[in-house]
Amino acid sequence: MTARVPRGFVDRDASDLRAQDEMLAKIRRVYETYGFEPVETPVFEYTDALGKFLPDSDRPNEGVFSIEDDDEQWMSLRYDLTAPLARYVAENYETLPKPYRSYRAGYVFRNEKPGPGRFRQFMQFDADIVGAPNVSADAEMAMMMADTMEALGIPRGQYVIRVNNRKVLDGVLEAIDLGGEENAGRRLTVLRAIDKLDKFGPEGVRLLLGDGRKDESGDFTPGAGLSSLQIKNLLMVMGASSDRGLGDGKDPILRTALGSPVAHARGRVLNDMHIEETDGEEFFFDNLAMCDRLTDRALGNDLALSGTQELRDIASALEGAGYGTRRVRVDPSVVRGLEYYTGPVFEAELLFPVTNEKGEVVRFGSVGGGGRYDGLVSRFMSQPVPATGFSIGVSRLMTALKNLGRLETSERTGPVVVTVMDRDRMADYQAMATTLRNALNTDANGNPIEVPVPVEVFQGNPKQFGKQLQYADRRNAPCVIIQGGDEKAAGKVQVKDLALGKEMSAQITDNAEWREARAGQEMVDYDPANPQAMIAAVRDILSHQSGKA
RNA sequence: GCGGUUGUAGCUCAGUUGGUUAGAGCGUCGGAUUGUGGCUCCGGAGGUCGGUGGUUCGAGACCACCCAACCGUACCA
Repeated sequence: MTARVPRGFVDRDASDLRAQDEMLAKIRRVYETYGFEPVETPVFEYTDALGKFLPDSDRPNEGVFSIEDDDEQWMSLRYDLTAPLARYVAENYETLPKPYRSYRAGYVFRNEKPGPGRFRQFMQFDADIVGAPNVSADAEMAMMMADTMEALGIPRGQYVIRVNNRKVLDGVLEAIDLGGEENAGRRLTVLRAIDKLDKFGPEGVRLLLGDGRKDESGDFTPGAGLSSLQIKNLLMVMGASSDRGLGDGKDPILRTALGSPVAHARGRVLNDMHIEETDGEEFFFDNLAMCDRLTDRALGNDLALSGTQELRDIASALEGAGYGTRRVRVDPSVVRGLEYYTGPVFEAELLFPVTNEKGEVVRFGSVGGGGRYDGLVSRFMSQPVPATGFSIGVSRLMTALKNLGRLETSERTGPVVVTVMDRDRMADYQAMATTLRNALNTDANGNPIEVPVPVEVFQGNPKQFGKQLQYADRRNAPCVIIQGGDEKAAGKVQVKDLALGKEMSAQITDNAEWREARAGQEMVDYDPANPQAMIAAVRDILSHQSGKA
């Protein structure tokens, strides 16, 4: 039998887990400063609560891991944290304060084909406000996302939160004669095509909206079959079609969205603005200018216009709070899933290049997103319950942060190892370890110190002393304690600095000489009743080594 | 799901026109050294050659089908 981890799942080692803990703590801190409180729900939910039964079928959707309980009810592993929250809120509606601000981190599961950086189990960290109908709540979510990125050490300008409104897209589709039940399928194809804008560029999207697109392996993706007029109108709204025409090789979305500094600075103080240089001219990206442009291009559709007004309200709220387009940008091409969002949607994107373990630059896409889902809680209730929230892909973001060097990936210092010279004297060695453990892990006032210093007695086969030092070396131990018969008789212990010993070994090529040298060792007085000299010697080595690192 | 590429030891790979018992480096374990990590030297373990069937006197190699991984694409609540 071969030992193997299931496909799409991963084992995670100590350094991964420590890095993750650190990340979660930083995110949690931001959420708590905005007044969110934690809640935890189970990994399983009844499948109908997740809304994942196949249409016209009594079996759950294939994308979720499901089991049939012995009472014949289907249960599924959660595939996100939003649907379970909606269930929790509906079930505890009477007792929760409204608006209810909550956050939670947890693993979610998707039963689909894994890919690079895509797993079947991964961690999300969500925050939601339930019972807040106004878009100012959405603006707050966008601000909190930006704060979270920066708390994680991603500098401003290296990330962006993009905001759109589902109503704008829906309204525009209606205006170009794609409204109504009979066009639902085509609308889906169109939205998927628009979602690919950052991946394939305007030309690729144009193909997907029209006759279809062939990828580099020769595989053909059928298009939505829109007329050239429909495509033109759509791309114009997306900002992908500029007055100067398509395909000039630059980034037309950004480019055409740029407003004139003079016109839009009138009466407003503009801070924190994203500035772009194009053709020797400096433009800066103004969210309100973007909304004006959207209004002009909304083709007179009421739904699109009201969506645009919501975006304008969000933009004003952001500007009032000092959040400019370096952090949050209105971008009509954000699609963001297709199911339950009803209004504003947002997406966090990284702007710096990320390389994978092979050193290739990979497209990273979004590391989090969310939006307004006014219908999700009310599925369980007789009254409407507005809600907005977002989710951060912790596992994905962690890979990116490692890349940016913003994550503490260095090995933590290993344990102080008390070696075993005489196996009949284990009790003595345990006593030394306990003494050191207590002394090294408390401060002058007897309170626990923040980062623990591990101390352990060697628990393997002590027969060969060399193995014990090898073990200590492999554990990245700062030092070892040695007490054999000679030391015992003299009332001493040896404290060996492994790092110092390693340095000295570089000078010695002969093995006999190297062994004889006992590099980095210091002989100190030791008496179980008076261990101060040993503790001081170890402290000395620890501070010396940490000072060097 | 569709298209392409690739499957030989834990890892990276070699293996001639089809020919004896499938190799190397690294890693791992042990020994030289029963009280000292590194270096050096010696030795061991580790393979149903992705699977099944076929062609052949003979298959790691050739053929068919299957499986898996990787890349692209689709889907992604």
